[in-house]
Amino acid sequence: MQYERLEDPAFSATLIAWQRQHGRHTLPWQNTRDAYRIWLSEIMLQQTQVAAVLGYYARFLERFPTVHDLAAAPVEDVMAQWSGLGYYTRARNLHKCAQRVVAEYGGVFPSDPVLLAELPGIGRSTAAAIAAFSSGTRAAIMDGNVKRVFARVFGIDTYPGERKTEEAMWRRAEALLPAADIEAYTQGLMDMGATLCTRSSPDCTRCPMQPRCVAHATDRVKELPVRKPRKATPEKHAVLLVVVHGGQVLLEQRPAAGIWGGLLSLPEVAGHVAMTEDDVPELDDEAVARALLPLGVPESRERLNVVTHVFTHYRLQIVPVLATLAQRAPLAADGRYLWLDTGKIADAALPAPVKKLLLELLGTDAQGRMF
DNA sequence: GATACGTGGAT
DNA sequence: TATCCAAGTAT
Repeated sequence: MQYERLEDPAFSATLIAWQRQHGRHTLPWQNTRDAYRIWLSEIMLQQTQVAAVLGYYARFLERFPTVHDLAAAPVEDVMAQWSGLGYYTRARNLHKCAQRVVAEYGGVFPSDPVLLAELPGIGRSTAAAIAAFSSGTRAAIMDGNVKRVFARVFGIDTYPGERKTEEAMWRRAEALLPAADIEAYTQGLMDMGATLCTRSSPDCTRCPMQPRCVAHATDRVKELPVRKPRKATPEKHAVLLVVVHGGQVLLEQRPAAGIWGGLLSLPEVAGHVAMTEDDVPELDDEAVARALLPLGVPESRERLNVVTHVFTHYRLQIVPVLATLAQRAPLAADGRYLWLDTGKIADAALPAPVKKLLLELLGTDAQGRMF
């Protein structure tokens, strides 16, 4: 193991000065020490860009102004507010975390990052960010921005996903922490990565780190950080039932584990989806009939156009089947199913592609007319 | 350590 | 159109 000199006071001093003059200062979760608001923003921003979060953040705070409001709310309401933002485990952990902060800390978030990291949904980096912004605690973050900036400035040309590389980056992040002004420093790392040292076409001419940047000096800015080796994304298929009756649509609660965990969705026809020679999903009429049987007396059914939804790790082909009922059967007692007024689709805890499909199919405007 | 987990924007 | 990946965490 080679001994490296990781400390470098000029790095933080440069970054802090740049942040004060050129960084972001008016984001809705800035200019406060309210740990609840900071925590909420940090969870929403995990693997999610600022622009996608802004609207959700405002609506969420309006619905749940304090950690007590959030802790006391039904988890279904939390999921509905989160609908469309993705990574839904975050929403369930957010709710659990609020309940623990109320129960264990009287509604006051701890300032110690070690304690914060013991709470659900808060890892080492998020704990450090919350502690830094809410109480000025000296702690290091390690997100995509930091990894990209470090990889370029220090010329780290091994994949950041490797344990050794990540550990080295954490050591560097700890060593570079300033003695004071941790808020401006932490925000500066994020701002640099988000506005200057971006993935593609970084603005090196305005970068305060340019004189010290190894990637720039060696003309490797485009090569760093080293890309994740990615495999071809597999394809999956699902037949989803759009069962309508009397101005309502039938929804099914998804299990907590797996994709869209804890959300409402359309009932799925169990079993493998066969493919035609042209790679088009084929409908198994018998399986559809079997799935509809316990739901009521069928009136009509119609196969709708395939909807393709792309996830990070696979591609999902949805075959929607619109079915009308002449009469609906009583719902199973386990509470897994529910009938939703078609006018309430927009506010329901649905996955993005399902909500989009239903709004296009059954959505109504303010006058109650069908689109 | 590898994998699962969403969605939308950029290229 | 296809691919990458963004304020990561949990298992």
